[in-house]
Amino acid sequence: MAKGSATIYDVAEVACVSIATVSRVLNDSANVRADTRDRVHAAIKQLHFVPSTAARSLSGGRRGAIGLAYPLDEERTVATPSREDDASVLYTDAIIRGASWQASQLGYSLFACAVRIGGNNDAHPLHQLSSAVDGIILTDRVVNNVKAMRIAKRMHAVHLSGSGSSRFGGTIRVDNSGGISALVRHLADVHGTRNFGFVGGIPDSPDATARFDAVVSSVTEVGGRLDPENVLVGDFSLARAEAAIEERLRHDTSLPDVFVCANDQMALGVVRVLRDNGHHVPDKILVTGFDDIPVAGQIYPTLTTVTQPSFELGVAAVNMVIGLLDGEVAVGAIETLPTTLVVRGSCGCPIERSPR
Amino acid sequence: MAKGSATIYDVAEVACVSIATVSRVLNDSANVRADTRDRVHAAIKQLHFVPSTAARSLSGGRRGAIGLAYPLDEERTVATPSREDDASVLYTDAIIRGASWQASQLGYSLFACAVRIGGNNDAHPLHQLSSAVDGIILTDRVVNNVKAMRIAKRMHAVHLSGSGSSRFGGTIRVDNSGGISALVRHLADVHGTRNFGFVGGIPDSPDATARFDAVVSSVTEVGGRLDPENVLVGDFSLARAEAAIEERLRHDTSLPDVFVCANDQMALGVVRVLRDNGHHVPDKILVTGFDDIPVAGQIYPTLTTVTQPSFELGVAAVNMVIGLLDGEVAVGAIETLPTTLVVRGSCGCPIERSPR
DNA sequence: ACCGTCTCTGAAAGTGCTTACAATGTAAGT
DNA sequence: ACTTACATTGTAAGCACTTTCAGAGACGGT
Repeated sequence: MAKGSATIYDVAEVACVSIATVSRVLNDSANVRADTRDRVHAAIKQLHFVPSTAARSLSGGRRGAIGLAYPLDEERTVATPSREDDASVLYTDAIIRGASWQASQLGYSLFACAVRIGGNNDAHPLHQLSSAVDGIILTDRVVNNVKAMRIAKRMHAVHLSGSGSSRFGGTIRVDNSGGISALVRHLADVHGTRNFGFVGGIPDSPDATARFDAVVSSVTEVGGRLDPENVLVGDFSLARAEAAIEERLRHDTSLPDVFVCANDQMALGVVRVLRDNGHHVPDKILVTGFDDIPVAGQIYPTLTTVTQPSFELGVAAVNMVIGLLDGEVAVGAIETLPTTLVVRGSCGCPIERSPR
Repeated sequence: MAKGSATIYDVAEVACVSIATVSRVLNDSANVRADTRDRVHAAIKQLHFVPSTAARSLSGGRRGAIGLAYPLDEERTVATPSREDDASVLYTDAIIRGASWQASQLGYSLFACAVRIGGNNDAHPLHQLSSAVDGIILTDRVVNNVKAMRIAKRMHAVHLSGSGSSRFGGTIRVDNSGGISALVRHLADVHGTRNFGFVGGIPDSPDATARFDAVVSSVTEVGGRLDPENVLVGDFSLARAEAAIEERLRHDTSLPDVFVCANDQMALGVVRVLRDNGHHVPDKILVTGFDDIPVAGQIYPTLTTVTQPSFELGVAAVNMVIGLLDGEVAVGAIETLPTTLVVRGSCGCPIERSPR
């Protein structure tokens, strides 16, 4: 904050009390006589006083804010922000909105900050953020950052991660496995699918690996098969998924009955490439996604996918951080949020309403 | 930041210098002998020292972070986050990404914070944010907030606003008028449109008013008309736009040749309602949007719209804030970013590629 | 009237950093 | 050799809070 704002001294002077009393009013409000408190409040109002977060946090008090770190998209340049590849962004965005909303409800502010996950030689933003907030939420891939771990050791943190947990802070995960399992069972039971294919995400993403593992075990469970040549490697982006499926099509081996994709974005690409090559979805082959991004219900065919409670993920994360802060949640807590199967057209089910 | 981190005193001790010298190394690096500097750097590395932002900002130094405040969606509840109404969110998100990206390039961190715009009795988040950063970016509707103005008076701020400028800080606007003008001219010249309709946004949004004004003047310019009964009032949301157009359809007066919508989201709703009522777009009537959200190119008919350089808006805003900070940009500066007409199917032009 | 107990309030010591000011060392000029 | 200017480093005073510790009233019990 720039110069000019009133300080606690000004308030103290106007209210004819000491700065200690003002501080008490600002915080606990405990052990301050009612009329004194009123006088202080009046002075605060009169001076438009707002305590300096900097000073407050220096001296150990609460900052009243919680931080949320998400990965910065390094590739995106100013010139060519690829408009189509916004899937993970949308997902992150929903989390941020949920977190902001809940933080606001609870009287906290939520600072969202994008951090580079690659070159972690300094990772300044993470430090900046951490010193401006009381607790921090680390999304998915940020969790694997070395610096992030160092910070998590130092302050209350909750990890938003598809798998694994942390000895530091709390963990909130999404039931990837349950969603995939429901999806695979639906495919097997309703559509008689046996020969499965999979398009995976970035290996360093906990969500990606969790989904892959879930596919493997679910397919086994329903007595289906997942041949190695039908396990494609993507990176959650539409472009890479298209490349991967195109590559796969060059082999003359027969295609699986379905390509389960680790996210919707890749599913979009897979559908397009398959169709462009004469494999109509869902007539010839099925495709499913994960995430239920907004477009999923609006394209043709509408995408069968799994809804992630991304908004709720943000809400839960904020609750957990504050719980940690207040000592109401034990360090090491884990919470799993449910996922829901969303049956639409791309798995071969009839489409009830035409896409816009 | 929690306890346990090394302080400047620790570094000073290890490097056998005074804290003042460490501070100099941390900042200017001016007037410090080379070998001393090296010694300090070594100590810093050894101790994993990271200066406390709180202390640093308390003593008047730079925080190395800039803030971005955007409106918090109050209506969105945990239970029903309406997935379709993400237009303004997407727009804001793109700005945030641009700002984050540029801030990162310039060695700054970008804290994005959602603030309630309604009940501004306290508007805490804005204060929290402002005291954690060196400069602040206020998006569109936040600009009209009383508290925001008070803050803008106190610290470097840049306003992202469709119209108007501020005596405090700088302003970056988007050429709404140019985009609308190009759009209207295209409609008039290529499609012979004369009878225009308009679906507007929230009145308190500078962008909304700027677009409306632009439509009025452009229509006049091309010799068209904009009858009062064809000027509908929306709030940038799909739902309200649908309600508005449904209401309009109840009147038996003939419809205009086109409905120019103040954003894409509303255009989607208008297209749907029109089609559901037998007015096929673009055969019977035309519809255009504004913003070019990702879905715009993927629905049927693909939406003719105007691209806002939202990513660049964020970039420019960060540049301006930092310029303000460094004294390289004069207070009161205004920068206008261009918009681009994106011609697609909903204005009656042939669609080159089938939507996905 | 006196003492012990509370309740409320103030003085003062941090909190980690920046920066003006003072002090030292060093090199150049006479 | 001796001053003088300058480069480098150290000292200490903030910055705006929180919080501990102790002091000052207030109040009932004896």
